Amino acid sequence: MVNKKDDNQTEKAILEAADKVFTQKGFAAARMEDIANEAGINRALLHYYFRSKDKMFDLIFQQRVAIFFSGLGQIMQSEKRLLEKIQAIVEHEITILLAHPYLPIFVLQELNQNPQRMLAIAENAGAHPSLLLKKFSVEVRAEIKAGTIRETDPAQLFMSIMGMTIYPFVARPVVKIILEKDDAGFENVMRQRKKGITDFIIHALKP
Amino acid sequence: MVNKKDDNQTEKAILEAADKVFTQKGFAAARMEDIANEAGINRALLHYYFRSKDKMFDLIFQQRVAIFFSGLGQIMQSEKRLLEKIQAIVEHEITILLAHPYLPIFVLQELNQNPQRMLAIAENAGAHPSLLLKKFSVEVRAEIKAGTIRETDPAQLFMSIMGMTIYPFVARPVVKIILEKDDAGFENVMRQRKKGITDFIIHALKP
DNA sequence: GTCTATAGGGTGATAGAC
DNA sequence: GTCTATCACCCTATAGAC
Repeated sequence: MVNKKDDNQTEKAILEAADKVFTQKGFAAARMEDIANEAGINRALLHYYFRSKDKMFDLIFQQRVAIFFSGLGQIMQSEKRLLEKIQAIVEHEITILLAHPYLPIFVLQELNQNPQRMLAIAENAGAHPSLLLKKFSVEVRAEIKAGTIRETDPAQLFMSIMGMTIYPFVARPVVKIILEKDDAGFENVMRQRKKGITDFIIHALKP
Repeated sequence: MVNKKDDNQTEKAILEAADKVFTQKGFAAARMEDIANEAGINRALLHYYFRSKDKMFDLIFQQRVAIFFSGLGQIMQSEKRLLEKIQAIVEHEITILLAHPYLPIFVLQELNQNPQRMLAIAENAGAHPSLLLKKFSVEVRAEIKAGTIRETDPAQLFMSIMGMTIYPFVARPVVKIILEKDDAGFENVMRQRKKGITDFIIHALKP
């Protein structure tokens, strides 16, 4: 009520700063001072707002995971036909990843170091992650039966889609050097890739 | 000459321990004490052998990157026909990754945080990494011209191969939960995947 | 709410005995 | 070569003034 500054504004600045620092450096390498500097405030204030580094990290991490998985879940459960669904997944993921370059490496690194976190997140989401594949698998098998695509293991297909889409972002520094691109060039290649991947998969599935 | 222990043996134990700890936790989260415990020796001895944490890390990291890229380079430059080359790449990578589960996420994470390291490695390797794709691109274009495969961008194809092959290992904790597998089950799926990916690509490239 | 100062604990590195 | 002890620094977290 009688704050010197709108506290919401400070809190938002901190969250943005924490996001940036944690995402780029990971939990262990991130310093509270980095975050404070990035937010343009004092270290002590971070603790005033979020109590501890751990609590702050958990918050950010949950948010990031949500971005990483949220849209995907919706598309997977949607009523699109298989090939359109695949196209939607690819386009959605690449769009997200272009906007959040460090997102996948950050999430995957922390999950690898702390796999049980994945279970916690799964429970938070309300549904078991294995459901993600259930509907998709049924659809794949239906298309196979109908003869519109060739015999394919749904799980293997799903991994391929994700790998083709996400991996270049995870391996971004390597890709940039091998393809001799700067950031702008890299992003261009990824935009082209939206259509490229979809075509590739459609041909691979053709009976 | 008058050592209490064969120093080679201790050095080896330290390197193995350092490898394990750095690879699992990353540089920032790794503690010298973790490595000492893992090697069954004292912290001070680490410094006696390798002077500093940084030097030790650099050593391990170089080795790991070599494993990650070495065989790949040879296959890429070999005289196999395109489709056999692709098959060889997939099988080689998956074999390596089954033996070194944490390898890709470790290397890619550290490279993301320190992209200039990639340039240093490139120079060390003697050849510019962009050469990796040169021969491959020529071969792809030749096959297209010969009509044996359909119009395809070589760089995009290469990223797809790498993504399909490496990504599941990077996302291992996620994959395990979505597919409801334990470690043994995951590894089985990956072994099947060797053939699965190759088939997938062959069909995708069919004119 | 925001700052300065500082407590309290951990970590990399070195000195020195054996 | 290997150990124990210790230094010097860094980092999270809190106390207390404003």
